[in-house]
Order: sequence, then C-alpha cells, then structure tokens
Amino acid sequence: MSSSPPPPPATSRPHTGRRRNPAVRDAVLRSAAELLAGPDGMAVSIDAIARMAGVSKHTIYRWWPSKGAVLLEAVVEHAQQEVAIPDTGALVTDLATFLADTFRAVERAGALLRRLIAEALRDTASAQEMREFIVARRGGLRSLLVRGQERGELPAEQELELTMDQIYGLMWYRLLIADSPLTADDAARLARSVAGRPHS
Amino acid sequence: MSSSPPPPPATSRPHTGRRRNPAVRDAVLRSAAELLAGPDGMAVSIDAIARMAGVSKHTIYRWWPSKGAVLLEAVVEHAQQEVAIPDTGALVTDLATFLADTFRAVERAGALLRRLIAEALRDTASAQEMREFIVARRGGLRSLLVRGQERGELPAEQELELTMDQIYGLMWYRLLIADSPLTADDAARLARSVAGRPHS
Amino acid sequence: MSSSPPPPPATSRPHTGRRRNPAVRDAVLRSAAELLAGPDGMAVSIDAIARMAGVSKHTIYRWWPSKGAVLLEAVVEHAQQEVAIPDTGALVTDLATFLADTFRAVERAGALLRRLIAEALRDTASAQEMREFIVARRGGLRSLLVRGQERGELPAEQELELTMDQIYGLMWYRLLIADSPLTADDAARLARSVAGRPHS
Amino acid sequence: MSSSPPPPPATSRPHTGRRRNPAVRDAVLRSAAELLAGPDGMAVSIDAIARMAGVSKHTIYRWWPSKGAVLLEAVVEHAQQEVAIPDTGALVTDLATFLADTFRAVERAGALLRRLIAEALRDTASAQEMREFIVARRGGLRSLLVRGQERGELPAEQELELTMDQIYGLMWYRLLIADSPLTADDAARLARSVAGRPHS
DNA sequence: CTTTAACCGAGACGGTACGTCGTGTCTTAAA
DNA sequence: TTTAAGACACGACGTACCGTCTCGGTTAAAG
Repeated sequence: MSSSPPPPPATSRPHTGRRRNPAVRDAVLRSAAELLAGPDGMAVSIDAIARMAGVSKHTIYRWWPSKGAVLLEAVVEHAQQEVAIPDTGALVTDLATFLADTFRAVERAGALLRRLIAEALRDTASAQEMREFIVARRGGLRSLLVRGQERGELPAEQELELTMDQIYGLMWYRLLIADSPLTADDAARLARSVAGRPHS
Repeated sequence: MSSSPPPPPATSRPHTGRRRNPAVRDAVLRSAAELLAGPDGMAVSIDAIARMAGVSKHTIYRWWPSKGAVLLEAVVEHAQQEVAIPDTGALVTDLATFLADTFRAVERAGALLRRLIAEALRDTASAQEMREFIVARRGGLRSLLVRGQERGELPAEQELELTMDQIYGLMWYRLLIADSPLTADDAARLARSVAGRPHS
Repeated sequence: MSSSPPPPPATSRPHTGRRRNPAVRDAVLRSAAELLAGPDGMAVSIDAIARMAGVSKHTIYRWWPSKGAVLLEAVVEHAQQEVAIPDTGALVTDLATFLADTFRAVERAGALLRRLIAEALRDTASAQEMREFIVARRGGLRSLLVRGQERGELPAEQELELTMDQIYGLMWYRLLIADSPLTADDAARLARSVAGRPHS
Repeated sequence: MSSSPPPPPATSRPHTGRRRNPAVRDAVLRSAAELLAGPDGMAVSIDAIARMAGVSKHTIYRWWPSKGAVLLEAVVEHAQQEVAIPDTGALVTDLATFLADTFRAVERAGALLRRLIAEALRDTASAQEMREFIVARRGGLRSLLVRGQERGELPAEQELELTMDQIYGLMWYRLLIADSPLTADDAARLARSVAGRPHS
C-alpha cells in the first residue's frame, strides 16, 4: 500500500542515479490530506496538491498513477493508527468498544473518506485499489467475531461476512448517503443487534 | 420530484408566455438515463446530454440547477416502478421477497446509482436532494417492519431506523464499495438476520 | 428611415386586429439610445433593450430585422436635430462653423456611433442600411461645397466627393481609430485645408 | 509587437520549465489570419481558431489576453511586408506611389482589418493596443511628408498630423464606412490634394 | 573524479467539461 | 393582430482540471 514505483527496469542493474527524495512523498501526502480535510464543497485537484506541496505535477504522476491513488495513500497514511481490538471476554462489550472507536475515527476522517469514494466512483482503476484497502481493514472486526464464535457467544452457523457487510454497510451508509452521525450509542446498539441480543 | 422551475414569481399572475415543452424534459431525462447506464468509466456531461437530447445546454440549465439535479430526476423517473410490498402473513418471507425485488431493481440500475452518488459527493446542493429522495423511499420497508412489530414477529423494542440502516447500508455497501452482487440469497439471509432468526 | 413593417399583406383588406402601439417604438428606441450611450465597455444586447423598455424581444424583432437596425434607428432619432448650414458669404468661415457644429454633435454621440459601426462590421445587412444613412447625411456638406464652387471660392475642377471623403474620413478616423477629440480648432484648420488656403 | 507572456516573474531566475513551442504560436496566428480573411459575414471565434490550429483554447488564453490581441498579432504578422518609401525627388509622385502601394495592401487585407476594428470596438483593452500599432505605422508617411517640407514642396506651416489624419482617415473611411474601393487614381488625386496642387 | 542515469521543479500543452451569455425564432394567452 | 412573457437551439465565452510532455538543473552511484 505504498506509492508504486514506475515499473522496475527488467535488467537487474541495481540502481544508478539520484534516489527518490522521501520528503517529496511526505509533502504530497500531507498536502493531500490537508486539502482532503477541507470544507466539503472544495474540490481537491492535483494542481492544488502540487502547489501546496511545492512539488511539480510531473513528480506526483511519476510516483502515483492517478489522483485516486494519491488520495488513497493519503488516507491510508492518516488511518495508520489502528483501532485496538479489545478482549474483555464479553463479545457484545468488546464489539461495542471496537465499533465506537472505529466510528470515532471514521467521523474524524469523514471528508477524506467521502472524497476518496467520490474519486473511486469516477475512476475504475482507483476503485480496485480502494476496494482492496477497505477489504483488508476488515480483519480486525473479523477476528473479533471469530473469537465470539469460538467462545459460543455467536452461533457457529452465522455468516460472518454478511454480518460484517451489515456493520460496515451501516457505517458507510451514514457517511455517504444519510450524512448522519455515527455515535457511541449506535455502536452499542449495533453490537447487541449483530450479537443476537438486540434488546437486552 | 420534478424539475424545479426557477423560483416561481411571487405575483399571482397565472402564467404568460410559451409553455414548457414536455418533450424537452423527456428527451433530457431519457438521454441522461441512457448515458448514466453506459459503461462504467464514461463520465456523463451536460454537454453530452444536451447533444444526445438535441437540446441546448441553456435549456437544461433553465430547468435544473445543476448536473446532479438532472441525474437525480433521471433516476427518479427510472425508479418509478414501485417494488410491491408483499403480505403473506410471515414477516421473514415477506421481507425476503421485498428485498429480493429491491436488490434486483438496484442491480439493474447499478451504474446509474453509482454515478448519482458520485455527483452528490462532489456537489453539496445535489446531495441534499438525493438524501431526501432516498429517505423518502424507505417508506415501503418501514411499513413492512411496522406490520411485523404489530404482529409480534418483531420485538416492539427493536429500533426500526437502525434496522433499516443496516439493510440499506448493506445494499449501498455492496453497490458502492464492495462492488459485489446482491443476490436473492443475500435477501433471504438478511431477512432472517434482521428478523432475529438468523439460522432457522 | 423608420422601422420597416413586416411585408404589407398583399390583400387590400384595410386592417384588422389591434393596431401597432407607437409607445412601443418609442420605448425601444429610447432604451436603445440610453444603453448605447452607456460606458464604453458595456455591450448592448437586445435582451437588455427589451428589459429596459418593458417590451418583449419578439416585438422588437417584429418591427426591426436585426439588432443593427434598432441601433441605427435609435441613432437616427437622436441625430434628428440637423446641423445648420450657415451662409455668411465666406466659404472657409461657413465650413469651419458647419464642421465645428458637426464635430460637437458627433463627439456627444461618440459611444453610440462607435457601437453602431461595431454592429455594422458584424452584420452585413445592417451595414448596408447604415451606409445609406451616412451617405444621405453628406447632403449638407455637399451643398455648402457646391455653393463655394459656384461662387468661385473653390476651383470647379475640385472633386467634391473626394474632399468630403477626406473630411468625414478624418472625423471617423478620430472617432473609431485614434479615439482622439474633434475640436473646433480642428474644424477651422480642416476648413482652410480643403478650401485650398491652409495657412492664411 | 509579439504575444505578451503573462507578466514575467519579478525574480531574475533565467527560465525553468518547458519552453514555449513556437509552432503553436505560428499555428494560432496562421489560423487566425485564415479565418480573418474568410467571407465577410463569418465571425472569428477563439474556438474556431483553436480547432483549426489543433491547439487547446487554454493555450491561446495563456499567451494572449483576449481575442483582440490574437487578431491584432495575426494582422501584424501579415502586414510585415513594409510598403517602400519612394524617393524620386518629386513629392507628389512619391506620395502617389506610396499611397497606391498602401491602398493595394490595405485592400488585400480588407476583411482582416474590418474584423480587427470590429473587435477593438467591443473590447477596450484591445483597442489601446491596436491604436498603438496603427499609430506606429504612420512613420513612413510622416517621413515622406517631412522630406517634402524640407525641400520646400510643402509649406513649413502645414500641420502634418492633420494631413496624415486626412489621408488615413479617407483610407479607413472607405474601408469601414463606405465600403468602396481604394484605387490608384484615388491615391494620385489624394497626393495632389494634400500637396496643395489639387488640379494640376 | 568524471560519467551517467534518475530525480525533480517549473511549466507548456491537448482535451474535455463547466456554467453563462447573446441572437434570433417560436409559442402561448391576454388585450 | 399586437403584445408581454418566456421557451428554445445555436454557438461563443473564459475558466478549470487531468494527465502528458519538455526543459534545465541537481544528486548520487558506477566506472
């Protein structure tokens, strides 16, 4: 999940010439993130990123294949801080905590994520990469649910993928469609719901 | 849910001048729908709509405030055919049927809906209207669930709004993020899941 | 030089229906003149004329074939006040007076005339009518010069048309190209020049 | 008299970045000239120039501030071939030759010049530049007249600027207003007229 | 210590879309 | 039949963004 270099030369000559300047990558991603987090109407253009980063457009396109790729990597960088996977022994509690943390993180990055999806919807190539990133991030929740199943807190027959689709579906729905907040209360109720004790 | 005219004049003068040509509206919406349904990469521009409809851009902008408004109305026009609300007496069965129908309709209109959301994500004004449309269309599912609650098939305490967010969330998640199909099987399993009998 | 009616009906039926409202003609020409006299950058559109006159565009196009025709007629109306043709017995004096008066009138109507020519340069049809109008207005100067020739103040062989081209040429040159003022002093010197006593 | 770049950066950095492609400038000016010389009714649009030159509109606007500036430069480029300043010793003869040559050149470029002035009349910014260009081109005639004065063929008191206004005034009058030809005979008679021997 | 290849900022360029404006024609309903 | 209101097609305007492409200058490993 890092800016892919231009196709490595087939010859096995190790490397000559000036090395990539890591400051460039940072400047680009930081500028992108800053613009992405801006007011909702504002569009994020490559020109603007380049200008703010003090970098040439060409350099951006050397390291990222498209605007979507830049945005994705900026979001990835920002989302680095993993949400912890709690283990108190009680699935519903753990789930509620995890979801509340996740929701909080997502709320904070709302503008970024909306714009990221906007770009993915325009550019098939970006979409694939984003899909992969998002799918990869489901691992935390999955392990939590699997543990629940192993402990018998969740029926063995329950389709975890569908459950996860419901959970993340609700999250994205609120973010992209309904534009309504994701609260800790939502997290708690959702946790009870998918754990089969909706009203305890 | 019709192309809003520019603010109706405050005076109560009945109407003077040439009337709006309904053929224009139809041609624009038909062209928009056709382009919206096109291959996934292709962008839908006002220029293209105008060209295909044999209509001037000016005319489009006279009746619709933005591209998003045109797309929304095209989708609305297309989505006219309501999904029936079945009533066999068994909530899970009814729900499964309703969702299967809904999913089928949504799958058919996939490209349209993706582009619609794409536009909403880049134009705050459009977003509000789309939100209203989408929220309005939740009525069918709500009545189905309410009936289930009244019959005691669903606990009275169950938060229907959250349940609906889960259902529609899954649907949009598959459509926008995962880009994976929505099958009749998904409908059935989802129906069982939200009705609290996930594995019967 | 009046707004040409649409081709008179061949049938000799005297006239049915509502008669032309003369107030419309006045309102249109007055508005056109007002806009024409506006600041130099501002364009004069038919829409603007119609709006200011409280008249529909259609009505304008019913009575005038093009924008140029409206502008021309507005200028004609404004230029109605004829420049007097003096007769003191001395050609140079008379000519100087006449030209000074003419220059003063033209300077006042500068913006109008510039825009009129601008329109004529875009629209061949208008151009012809304007040409005719301008040529028709040469009569005053011509009679003055002819009288000078008859009195022997001007050689009989002098080509009056060429002389007039020089005089009006200078006037339009200053107005359209050089954008420099036409003074009474210019009038006097020009009068002496064409009368063959440039430095007396 | 060349397409002005956007304000040269104040810093004295020599130049970085890709250089301006001279082929672009040529293609634009050539296309502009070709369209300018087209049939009289046809308007010359930036779109058309860009299309014909195989250049993007953006590029045109990068180098020229307005349509007028493009047209002016196209005309300048075309008018490069200077009219020779003859010196036979006799002012009237020299003047007649010079004017005949000038008239011939101007007649050939008639459509261009008309459209150039049309543009200047609707765009104050262009007007100023065109004025400067036209004024600059008066030098040839002026030197001819000055020589005549020095030789005593023209009275020392004669106002040369006024004389030139008469000459160029007649020329533009025929071109823009009267739309009548400028012949060699006109040149000869005009030469005699301004040289004070109108009927020899 | 020179070569040489890669990196990089500046920025020109073609293409495509945007939303606005102006002209001239046409339609409707009232006067 | 005239009129005001106003819809409509056509086509130009000037701006913006995308992704590609030079142009020089810089940097570091390889010779």
